[in-house]
Amino acid sequence: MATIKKYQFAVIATDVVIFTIQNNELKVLLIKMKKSPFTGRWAAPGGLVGPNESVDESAARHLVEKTGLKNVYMEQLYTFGKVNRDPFGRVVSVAYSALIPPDAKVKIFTTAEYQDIAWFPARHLPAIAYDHKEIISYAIERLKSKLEYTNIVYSLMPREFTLGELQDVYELILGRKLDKRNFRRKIASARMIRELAKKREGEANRPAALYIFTSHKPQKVEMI
Amino acid sequence: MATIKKYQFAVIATDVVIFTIQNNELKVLLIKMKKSPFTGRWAAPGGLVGPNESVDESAARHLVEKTGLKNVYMEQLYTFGKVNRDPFGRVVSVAYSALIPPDAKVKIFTTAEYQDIAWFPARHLPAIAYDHKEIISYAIERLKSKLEYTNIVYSLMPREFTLGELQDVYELILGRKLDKRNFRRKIASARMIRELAKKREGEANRPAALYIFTSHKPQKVEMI
DNA sequence: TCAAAAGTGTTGCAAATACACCCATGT
DNA sequence: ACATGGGTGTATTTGCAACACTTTTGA
Repeated sequence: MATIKKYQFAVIATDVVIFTIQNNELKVLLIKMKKSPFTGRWAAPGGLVGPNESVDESAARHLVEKTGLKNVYMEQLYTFGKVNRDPFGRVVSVAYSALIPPDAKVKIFTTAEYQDIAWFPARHLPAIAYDHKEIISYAIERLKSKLEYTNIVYSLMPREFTLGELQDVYELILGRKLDKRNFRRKIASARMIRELAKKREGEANRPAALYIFTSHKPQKVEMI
Repeated sequence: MATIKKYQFAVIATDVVIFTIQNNELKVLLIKMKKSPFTGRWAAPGGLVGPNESVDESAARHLVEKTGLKNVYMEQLYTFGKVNRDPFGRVVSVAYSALIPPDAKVKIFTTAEYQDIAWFPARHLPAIAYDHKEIISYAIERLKSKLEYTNIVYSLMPREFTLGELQDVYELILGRKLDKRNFRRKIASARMIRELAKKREGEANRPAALYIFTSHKPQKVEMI
């Protein structure tokens, strides 16, 4: 990495803030660093953009390398370019966020470069390397606002879900309670989900109708 | 510029889409290129990020070099990173937009690197170099949406202005007519402007009250 | 006196909010 | 039988959109 120092200009990296829902919590995937001065601190997965890949492709590659997943929702967030944000060289980072459904079969991979990789609650982060705390906060804010006017929740839900589960996801990300009847009316008028002929059985309460999303393409829709 | 090719990784540039209002039109500042293959085409001002400046500082520097202006509204838009977007090398561009009030004393500077520099109507652009057509379109869209929920119009208005002039700016950027009474009610409830004790005289009609913005800091406010 | 922009309220409709009870199941 | 989340409708308030005439000036 010291090699970067000799470049005349800044070089580009991508960092990907990867979200999922686990145990009714918003989680972020982080890797544990070996290199000083960040030994033992955690960072969002990322790395330099290669000469033959676009910035988008670079972010997608980092996602695949750490999770094995392709074709998940990914979005460019913001570019972080302070001079001393990376002690290893003059690196500008293009931040992305990715959303992973809880029923995806994720294999999280460690490499020789890192000590560990793990999911953390987005609101209770461990010690973070670089300026990644700022990047993760930015990603959470963007996620909150996009929930309201796009259909991207689809990428945080399992294939089949109940309205209660959908409302739970909204509430835990937005950080506030929603009225059940108003919520259902809004979701229905967005026309993004379809009721299935089956119900979730086996719980100690009335069985809930199961739904699926009718589209898995990101669109602007008034959801909440 | 051929020197860039030998770098192992992508390098960063910034490009700044500079807007102002002139003759009741939204204008963009463009420079005319000398270098093949874009000879005679026009591009947004920009250039590589130096080793000792942040990305934000680089964008501000390009603005000063072309207009002599500091302390104007500037905002990062998006980062464009396709592999072949720049024929001179592997360059990733962080796009910014800047808003300049019509009463600013702008001196537009050409350098030996360029043939010319000029303002163009944002909706009737000349032949554009690189992917800058896409960048300018993106900047216009962002400007449109930010007019609605922030106070940034202040950076496109002269120090003193009438409500009619303010409405004109909204209408020409949004591309639609607004109801005069509803517009004035909305602007009043945003509490961002103050009426002055003087009026604009000398026109062939009833004198209009002059207003100023009470704040010149960007904030989220429901304006329209 | 005419042309041109300034200035000013009200009404109707749609959307958002607030709110409480019965239902179906597992234990 | 009881605990748990599922499911449903209405009334009120609020915000948004539509709409026309009088005023003041310069030419």
